[in-house]
Amino acid sequence: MIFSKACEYGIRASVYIAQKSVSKERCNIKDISKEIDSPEAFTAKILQTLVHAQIIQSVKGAFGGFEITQKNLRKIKLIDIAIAIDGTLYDKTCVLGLKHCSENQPCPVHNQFKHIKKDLLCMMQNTHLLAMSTSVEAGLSCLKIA
Amino acid sequence: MIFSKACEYGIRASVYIAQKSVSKERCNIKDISKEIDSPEAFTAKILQTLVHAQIIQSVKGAFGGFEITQKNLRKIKLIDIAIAIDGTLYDKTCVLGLKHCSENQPCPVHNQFKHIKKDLLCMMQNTHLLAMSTSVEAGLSCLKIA
DNA sequence: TTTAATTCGGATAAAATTGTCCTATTTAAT
DNA sequence: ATTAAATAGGACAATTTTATCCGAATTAAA
Repeated sequence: MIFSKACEYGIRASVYIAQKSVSKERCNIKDISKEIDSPEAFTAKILQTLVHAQIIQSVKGAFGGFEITQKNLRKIKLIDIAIAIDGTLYDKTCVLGLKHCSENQPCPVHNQFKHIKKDLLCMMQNTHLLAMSTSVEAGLSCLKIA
Repeated sequence: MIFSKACEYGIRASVYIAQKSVSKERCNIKDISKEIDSPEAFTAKILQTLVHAQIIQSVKGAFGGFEITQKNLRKIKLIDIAIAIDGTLYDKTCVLGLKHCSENQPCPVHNQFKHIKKDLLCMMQNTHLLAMSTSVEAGLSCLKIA
């Protein structure tokens, strides 16, 4: 698995909130977890993490909820969400778990994975939150089984 | 993380056993866990899995241990070990956790990950156990911190 | 000012993964 | 036969991840 379950939910939730934020709509945790088919309380915890990471914003109280600023809609990339939730990326760590795997002291698959990791990082840096939400809005992709 | 901890140990152990098997040496779990720096009892469990999957062979009793047949030394690829331990691969599952993600009903990152997954699968199918062990034997890579 | 809708966050529980321990079984050597 | 060295495998423990529950705090509307 590339992402933890928490990260999967976090990405799907972010895309959903982004989709609503494009049309200035705010959404609450109940809607979010229903629309992305995720456990409500657990998803709420993950959203807290994303709020702390300043990726999404929360508004407390009645008629509150979650939203994403117009600035962040353009700024946030897939990699930002992944790092906020899962922390250090596969990119940085040895796939065989060696503490000091490097160019100088590589594990037996270091070179094979080097290129894959680079492509993965590059792709995640170039996958925009707004683009993901637009694709869902256009019906080209989805966030749960239809 | 790409591989589970169990899989990391399993791959490192396989490479070590392969290295010894090239010169017809058999090795026991104590040596293996020392040489790859892994928890002994846990590694023993993982080796059982690899024995059942017919990737490595075990010989019981005094002067027994683990070895890899000359045939398997040539036949086994990284992907075989990964599938034996971790089961279904990232390759087959949706990175955002959707049950029915496909070309017809893709998640918002399906197309981006499609290429990465293909490259990853291809690489793992072409990474030979023998090549990994040869690289360690030649001092070009290692299985634990030196 | 009261109420209802909401997030926040601490405590806890459940499940999965990682790791340990111990006994049984096997086998070669003495 | 006995012994020592090894894997096999069941039971269990620790840790991490996933998930739930509930009361406190916040806020807009009535």
